[in-house]
Amino acid sequence: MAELAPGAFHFPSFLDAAAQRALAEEIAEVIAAAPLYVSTMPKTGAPMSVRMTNCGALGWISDKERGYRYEPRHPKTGQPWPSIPRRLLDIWNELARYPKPPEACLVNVYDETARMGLHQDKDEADFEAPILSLSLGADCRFKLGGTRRGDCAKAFALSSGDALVLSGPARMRYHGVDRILPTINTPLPPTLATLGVRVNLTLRRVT
DNA sequence: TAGTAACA
DNA sequence: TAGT
Repeated sequence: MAELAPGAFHFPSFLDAAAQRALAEEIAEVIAAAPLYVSTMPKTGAPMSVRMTNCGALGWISDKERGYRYEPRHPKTGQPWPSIPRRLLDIWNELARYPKPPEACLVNVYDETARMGLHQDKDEADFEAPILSLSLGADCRFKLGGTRRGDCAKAFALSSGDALVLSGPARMRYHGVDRILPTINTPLPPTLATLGVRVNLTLRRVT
């Protein structure tokens, strides 16, 4: 475990190969029930390059008309989100050390060209609870900035099986994905490999 | 290529 | 401004 900044913890290879594979299969089931969709930017409607879905009581979505928000139902199917797999709740209990369970698990699927601009997670009502992120598949160049957009950002790789926790003073740090790295050390299982090369799971407390 | 600005 |  490395503390990148006060409250920001990187756990390289937190999940072993078997745990990664088992988690990936569960995420494939989530996607089967709640198909991937593309969120669009508030006001402009510009599409994000990442495709996403959610599990949990609430899911993060965005569209041109109503912007960033959490919703209890899938924007296309109108169905409630699938529940969060127990395996993920166990990881939350181990790493987040927060008394309440996560309400949202955002599933972001990246292809080779997908990126995620520097942003803060600030659509939640609860900024006390940590953000827990898990990576599967291709490595990415991840950037962790400060709490102001202009603060200098440190770049490092996130690999399959890595966990990242943003808690306490690091909870509101800007972060994003510069690019997907070309060499894939740990490919996603076939069911997910048809959809992209990297999957990121972000567990959050919302209310 | 990191950082900024302008834009819609 | 989780976009270009």
